[in-house]
Amino acid sequence: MAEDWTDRHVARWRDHWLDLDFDEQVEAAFVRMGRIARYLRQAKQHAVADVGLTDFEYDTLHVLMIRDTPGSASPTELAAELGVSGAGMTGRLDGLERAGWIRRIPSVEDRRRVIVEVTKAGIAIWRRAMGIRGEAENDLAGALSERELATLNRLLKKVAVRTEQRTATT
Amino acid sequence: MAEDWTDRHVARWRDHWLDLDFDEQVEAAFVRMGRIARYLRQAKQHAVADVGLTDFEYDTLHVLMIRDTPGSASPTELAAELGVSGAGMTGRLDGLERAGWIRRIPSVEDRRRVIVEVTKAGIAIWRRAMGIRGEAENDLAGALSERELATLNRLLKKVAVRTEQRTATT
DNA sequence: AGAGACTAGTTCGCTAGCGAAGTATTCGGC
DNA sequence: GCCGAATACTTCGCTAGCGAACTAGTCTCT
Repeated sequence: MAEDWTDRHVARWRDHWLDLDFDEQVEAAFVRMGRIARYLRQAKQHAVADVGLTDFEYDTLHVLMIRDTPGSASPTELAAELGVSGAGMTGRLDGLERAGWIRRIPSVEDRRRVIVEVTKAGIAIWRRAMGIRGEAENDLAGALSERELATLNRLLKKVAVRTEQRTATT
Repeated sequence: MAEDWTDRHVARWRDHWLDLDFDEQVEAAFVRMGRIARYLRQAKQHAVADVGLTDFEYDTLHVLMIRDTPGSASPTELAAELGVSGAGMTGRLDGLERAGWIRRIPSVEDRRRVIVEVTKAGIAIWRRAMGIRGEAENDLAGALSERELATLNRLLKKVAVRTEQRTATT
């Protein structure tokens, strides 16, 4: 196969790391993952923009819908699931509320809490975005056969499991 | 192998979205890549912080050093290689210059241009950061055998090549 | 029952980054 | 050789996000 950006990147690197403990295969694998992840992020951004959402608005609606209690959650739960800070979550919810896609309802049994609830309009726009989202993923995945995709997943899972171990023990 | 976060993510999605065109393998692969990339970004952040750099300062010094003309480039070239806007590049260079890691030198043959040049202090701190950077990558890669790593790379490259095709034709 | 610790969420001050507009310079067509 | 287009970089106004401080409410221990 012809070389890709990462091959060139590693070739350049090679001259500089002679004295250091670096493995070309390791470097290449992670650089490729980073670049693929970045490409998809941009593709998704363009896709959901077509229905009038930013990617982080889509993400927020998405985790709000895909949960054990769909369409309803506390800001803290959402922040944890999205990997943003509490302050960041407040900002996102402000925007979503202003746009009319969610509501904040004060909890009655614990008045410190707030219940975030998706509106009908929120569900509607999320569904529309869902329809077109993922096309870029399917397109990219088409570069691999079914078998290859399964293999890729098996290997990625091994690595992912280790990240989770490391995160847990910190 | 026990399930990871992504397995649970996909299982949840499955229950809610039986009606949509959604391939579990595809979704899982890209979710895992995203999570691994995120983990590494954070790990690198912590690593380079130990020598007193932010991750984007490190990245900037890095592309500045790893090039055909090491330690010297124009802001526009750097911006393109780093994937940031021209405005963003100006900001990064301001910070690096203030910290004393680079210098801006006006070009004499084309007075619109600026030559960014790394200082001795810049090279020194970059080298120090290089030493500890990559430990997290090697650690993660340890989850795979040599053979598995090579396979992973082969498959990732296929996908990466397609992202480059898509980017080129847009 | 009251003090102190804890928790949920928001506000505040700040940073990195973007796109668009602005400034200065060079190139290209006539 | 001059004028308009193109180029290189910076400035400006704005956004998303962070961590820390703050407010309000709940829990725990005596």
